[in-house]
Amino acid sequence: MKKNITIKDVAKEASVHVSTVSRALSPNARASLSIEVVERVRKIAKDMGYRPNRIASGLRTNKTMLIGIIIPDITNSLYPPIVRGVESVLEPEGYASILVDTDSDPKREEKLLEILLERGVDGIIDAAVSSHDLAAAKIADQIPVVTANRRAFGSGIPSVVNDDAGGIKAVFDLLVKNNHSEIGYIGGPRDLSTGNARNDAFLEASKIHGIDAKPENSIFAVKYSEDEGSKCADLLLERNSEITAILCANDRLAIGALEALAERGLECPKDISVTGFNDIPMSDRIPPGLTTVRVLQFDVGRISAELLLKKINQVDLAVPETTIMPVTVIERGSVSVRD
Amino acid sequence: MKKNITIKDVAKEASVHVSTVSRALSPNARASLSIEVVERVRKIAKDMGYRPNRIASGLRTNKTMLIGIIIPDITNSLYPPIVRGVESVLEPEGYASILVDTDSDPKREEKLLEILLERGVDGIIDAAVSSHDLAAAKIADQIPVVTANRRAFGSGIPSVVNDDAGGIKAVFDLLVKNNHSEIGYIGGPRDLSTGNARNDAFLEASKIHGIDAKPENSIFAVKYSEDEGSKCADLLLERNSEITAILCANDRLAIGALEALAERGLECPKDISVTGFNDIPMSDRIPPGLTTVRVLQFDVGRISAELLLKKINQVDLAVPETTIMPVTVIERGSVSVRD
DNA sequence: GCTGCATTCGCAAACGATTGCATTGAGCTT
DNA sequence: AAGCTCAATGCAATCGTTTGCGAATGCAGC
Repeated sequence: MKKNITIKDVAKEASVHVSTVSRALSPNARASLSIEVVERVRKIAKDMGYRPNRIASGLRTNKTMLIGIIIPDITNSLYPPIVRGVESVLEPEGYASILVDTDSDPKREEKLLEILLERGVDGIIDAAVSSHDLAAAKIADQIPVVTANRRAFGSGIPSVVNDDAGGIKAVFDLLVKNNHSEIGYIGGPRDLSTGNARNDAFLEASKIHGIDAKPENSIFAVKYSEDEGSKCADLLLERNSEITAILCANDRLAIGALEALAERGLECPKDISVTGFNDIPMSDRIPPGLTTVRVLQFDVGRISAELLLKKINQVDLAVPETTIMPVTVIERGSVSVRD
Repeated sequence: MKKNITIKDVAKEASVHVSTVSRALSPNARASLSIEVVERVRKIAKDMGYRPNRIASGLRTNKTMLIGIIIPDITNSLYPPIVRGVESVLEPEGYASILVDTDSDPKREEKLLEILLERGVDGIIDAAVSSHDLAAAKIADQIPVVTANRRAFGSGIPSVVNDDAGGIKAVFDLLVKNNHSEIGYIGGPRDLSTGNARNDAFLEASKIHGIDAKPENSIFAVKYSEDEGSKCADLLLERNSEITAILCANDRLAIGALEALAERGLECPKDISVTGFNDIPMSDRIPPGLTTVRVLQFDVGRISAELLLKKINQVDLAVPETTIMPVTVIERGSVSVRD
């Protein structure tokens, strides 16, 4: 493994000072050097296979051109698109990203934030915040932070989220339009802003449609998983067998609910309609095709990154505290019209 | 945004030299310092909220404690488990990882390798190599590299892969056991080691069972996608309508094939059986349940990382050039017994 | 009481790049 | 021709840590 070529080697070869090489290699070289020197140095550097050392540069400039991305779990198909969206704006700007998973453990999130700081990231995209996240709030006055997909209430951290409320209301509307009135609800975790927002929206939608949101028709999952969805659906049906539709705060809950229905010998959508949220991959291929709310995760990532860049480049620039991305209802087979 | 506390600040506070602080904070401090000083300095550092600057440390030691992970696309559910496997061994050792996506573009892979080198990663896990990857081979004699899931033939780069051949043979056996003899094959891309290995294995399995592997019964996808799977399945059935089973080199191809069958009014498994490879998430939930080969992607990542660590710590240590992970056939509904 | 050795710590030079300031020399003004 | 400006380049400090080397101290052995 051979030694790397440094700016010093190039300087010697070109018979100029290292500072001249440094300037010649910087993008705005012509501001201070003669065109001949710039071109000569650049050619020599290239021929020698010079590769800038970002570490050294980062130490001096206090900019690592690294950003941290914090997500709950990359194996959850909800997050990879966010990551790609972030990369789509950051990579062209010369940034690379350190990706870490919290496994939805606040303690881990705190530790990982610390690790990212040690590594001198220039900013952080946090898609794993809890609804009242102290750790993230504390970090946010040390370096630029933007939350994606979720928000941390009261933290002042800019967030880019989906229109959770709008999505829930839209599927609720759809169910009502199809003559459902006894609607069960499987809500999301209360310590997540998505859970919060969707749960509130369900209540509000009920009110708007003049439907009494009976307490026994709502149940809240402790996490977004298929298992939880099954359990909650079972409970819901035990409490009230008149339910004709189950509105779920998330696709995974919905898929679990679908499973629970099948085990009870109930058919979807003939006996009971089901809706989800997110439109995760394969939700179209799982019979009878999940009616759900499509979110623009790639764009959530993209816009988070754009905001972060702005904050990095101008620390005291005011950026929108909340950016809400539009959602669309995707109608598939899991909702039937009730007669 | 307040200034960071450095080793120098701690030194002043503790009235010792910076080198003493540095030593006191290193894990094997007691080798050179008195226990009293070590403890005093550590306490002061902690109280002051000292956070080591990994950048500076990296510059001096020429170790960034960063590793690069290269994958084709994080939104492809095959790769996140690899990433988690890698992290599971690297994070406890103090490493963080830079994740990049090639989008299966060799040019991008080459560029990304370069970027990782600039950033001084201590090693690279490459899960995006092509079967004859020149760029990766070139990088591999500059820093430690291990390929995961795929291999780069003739490169000498250690690889951790699944038992592609064994998996294909096992599903072939299963089909034969169920009395299938007219077996169609949708192969993987030839520029990928997985495609290569699986395609060869199909031929060999045919031979073993004394089945004539008719050329018209095999077709090779140019990439692993549902669309390709559909197209290939259509072609296969047009060429030979006697086919009773389609063995696919990958789950996504299989899912595409399933779709093509449905469009032709053919039922799986009643009319035609289908098998996949990888056991991706949801492959159990897509009717009729995909019979496939389960691979241990998490462990592929884990072992790749372990190998990489060994190479990083002892550059001239001999490590196995090829590590093959076991696979298991998962029988679900997509294969029927032929009578 | 002197030598020798070990322990504990400080000194200062790195690592590779960036950047404010000093220096040089050429061209221009008066 | 002296003085000036300005462009082009060199000089050296700096970022925060690590580490080889040497200095100082204490203690045991003779």
